[in-house]
Amino acid sequence: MSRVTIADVASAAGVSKTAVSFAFNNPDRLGQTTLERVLGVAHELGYTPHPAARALSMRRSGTIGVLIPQGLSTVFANPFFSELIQGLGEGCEEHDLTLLLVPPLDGSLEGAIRQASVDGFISLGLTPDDRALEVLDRIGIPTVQVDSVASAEHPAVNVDDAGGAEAAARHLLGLGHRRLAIIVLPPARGQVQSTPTAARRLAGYRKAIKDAGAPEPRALVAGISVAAGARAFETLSKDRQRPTGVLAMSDMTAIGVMSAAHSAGLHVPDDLSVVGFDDVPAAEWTNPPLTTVRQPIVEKGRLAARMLIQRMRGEAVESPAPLRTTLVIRNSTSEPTNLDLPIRRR
Amino acid sequence: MSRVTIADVASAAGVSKTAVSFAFNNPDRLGQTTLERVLGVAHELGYTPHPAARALSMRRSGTIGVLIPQGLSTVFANPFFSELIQGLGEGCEEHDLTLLLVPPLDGSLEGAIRQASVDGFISLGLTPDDRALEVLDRIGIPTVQVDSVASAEHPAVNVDDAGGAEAAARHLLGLGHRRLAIIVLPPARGQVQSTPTAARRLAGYRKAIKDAGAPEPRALVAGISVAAGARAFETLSKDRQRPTGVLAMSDMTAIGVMSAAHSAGLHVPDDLSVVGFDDVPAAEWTNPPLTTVRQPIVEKGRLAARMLIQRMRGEAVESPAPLRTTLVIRNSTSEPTNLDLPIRRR
DNA sequence: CCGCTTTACTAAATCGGTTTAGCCACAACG
DNA sequence: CGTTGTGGCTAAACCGATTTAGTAAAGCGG
Repeated sequence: MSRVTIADVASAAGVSKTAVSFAFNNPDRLGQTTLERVLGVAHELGYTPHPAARALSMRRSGTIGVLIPQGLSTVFANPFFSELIQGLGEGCEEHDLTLLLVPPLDGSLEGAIRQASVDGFISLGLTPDDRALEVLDRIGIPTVQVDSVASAEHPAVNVDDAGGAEAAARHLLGLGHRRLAIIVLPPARGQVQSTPTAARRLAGYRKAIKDAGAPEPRALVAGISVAAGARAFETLSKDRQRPTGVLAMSDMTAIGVMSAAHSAGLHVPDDLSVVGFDDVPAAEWTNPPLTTVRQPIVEKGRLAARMLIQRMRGEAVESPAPLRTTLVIRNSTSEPTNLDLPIRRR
Repeated sequence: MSRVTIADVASAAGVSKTAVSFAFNNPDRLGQTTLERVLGVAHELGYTPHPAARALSMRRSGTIGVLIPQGLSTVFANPFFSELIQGLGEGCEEHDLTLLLVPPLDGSLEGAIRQASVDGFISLGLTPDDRALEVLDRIGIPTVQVDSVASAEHPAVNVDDAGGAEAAARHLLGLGHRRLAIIVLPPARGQVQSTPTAARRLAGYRKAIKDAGAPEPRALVAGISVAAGARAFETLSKDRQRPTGVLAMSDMTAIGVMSAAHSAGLHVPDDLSVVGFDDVPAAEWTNPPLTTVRQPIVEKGRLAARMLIQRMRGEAVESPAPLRTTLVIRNSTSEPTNLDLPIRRR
């Protein structure tokens, strides 16, 4: 009771394998009667071409891989990623491509890349010297990067991280804040170096702060999760001089900060202003609604997918200009007050 | 400059293809010196086995497919799905499997199933008579269902939808609500019949309402999104007698209801109680925090993945008992007040 | 009726691996 | 010395499709 192959259909219909293949992929090359007979027999037997055999023979698998920087459970805890997948999905579905999620295989993406039977890759947040990139072009699979550094061989789609970050910091400074803390995105698996995205955002924050002549901000690294954001708040609140404003590089982290601040008896934004980054949908419903930097995540994904598809067709593609980011002011930021309010547990 | 194949490595190292294959998959069968030479040459040439060829030959691709009921952009707008993927991912990563997302191909899952080169499928929310199931066992790919109806051939992992729904309704009734509205999940692609999940939850709500002797609830179908929830509220608010409590089958929809209610000048929970379903992470941070029915989504995914992996090994698996659901009471529900308050726009 | 083009189909090569069966040289054993 | 292993390697079959090159028959103009 094994699988029905093309040979089974061929012999059942009294024709060659070629004829069966033609019936599906090149029907014009068969006569009316034969075509119908073959198709009939195939249907009756429940024949389905073996995808791997097809992929081997046609040199295309009809799927594109998404190189994700960490385990699925880490990455999908951030709605940012869901939105990106939505965009990638839109691009793919236009061309009947499926999406393969490729997380690192015991810590290494290179191994995982080899395993994957795909026609192209979307990579996320890779530093330019990541060894995964070498493997990719050694194998010769077209790749489009997201949130990385564009290069001739590896086009990338990015957003204006620096500009967004600068606007966020300027907003806080403009409200009168001087003691700021920055919560930095963690570096990628096994790396020390921060991701290109984190570096650009940090530069943006710093520029605004320097321009305003405000004191050097406290910067600390925290994971992208509500829990990590809460821990970051705990650390900050132990400082001699608690910051009055927090610039978080991720909405999830910002939400964690707000939640921990709330538990500590602080009021956001009166006692602490918080601004996030990404503008995930949830940012709109939090209490208070989160001031954050919007980036067009879905569009970013869609664009990346389309670029990759072009590349897979052999067409050249150029990295587009960084997509616009905009500051969305909601209610988690205000003028600093109660500057020296001690933290009271309630 | 095409791909390096096993034959290239073989001739460069002066051995047979078999030897090269052994070097990677069966190193014991080669002598020390040969082994090292082959491995060395392979590395030098940057050899990587072709995944499709490997899959064809070994009859396994190392990936499992997730049969998703709608387009990626629809499905991933619901955090429920992200969480499920987290669970599936945990199960997969334990065995170095990757995850292929398989959305319907122009409306039909059957076509998409054939395309996919996978060793097993996880299906979501299929009705027992869905034609996709026929295709699946005709091809003979092991499948585990999620949120469906278990059968001998197609084991399923489910949660206690009815119990959770009943608890939700009882909660509202216990607070004194009598005029309830139910927001039902939409049926799957192209179907009229509601999904098994929706049917079970509806039954649970109805049972509680009937037991309490409360009047027949208003039931209306709405998509799983904040926007759809908001539209549902608009519809409800046009009724002669606005409901005092809303039972939504999805947190996203519930959030939409709350948000629209807020815009209409109603206070949740004083003017309208809302209870959701799923307990996605965002439910905790909404304003007010959402009362909802928690189901162990990540665990559900993890369990489904593990069951599938067992099945792929040829072991028999039984459908487990439905996973427990628990009512999580937060602040979106209270005793009904202001019963006849007109809706004022503000 | 001849030569030439179409039409309808097939045999065999190909994609790039894994695996089975077996060969050969050498050592151990009786 | 003959037999029997055994370690180390290879030739060839196989996985299941697509595709190239080609053949036989039919059609057709002259």
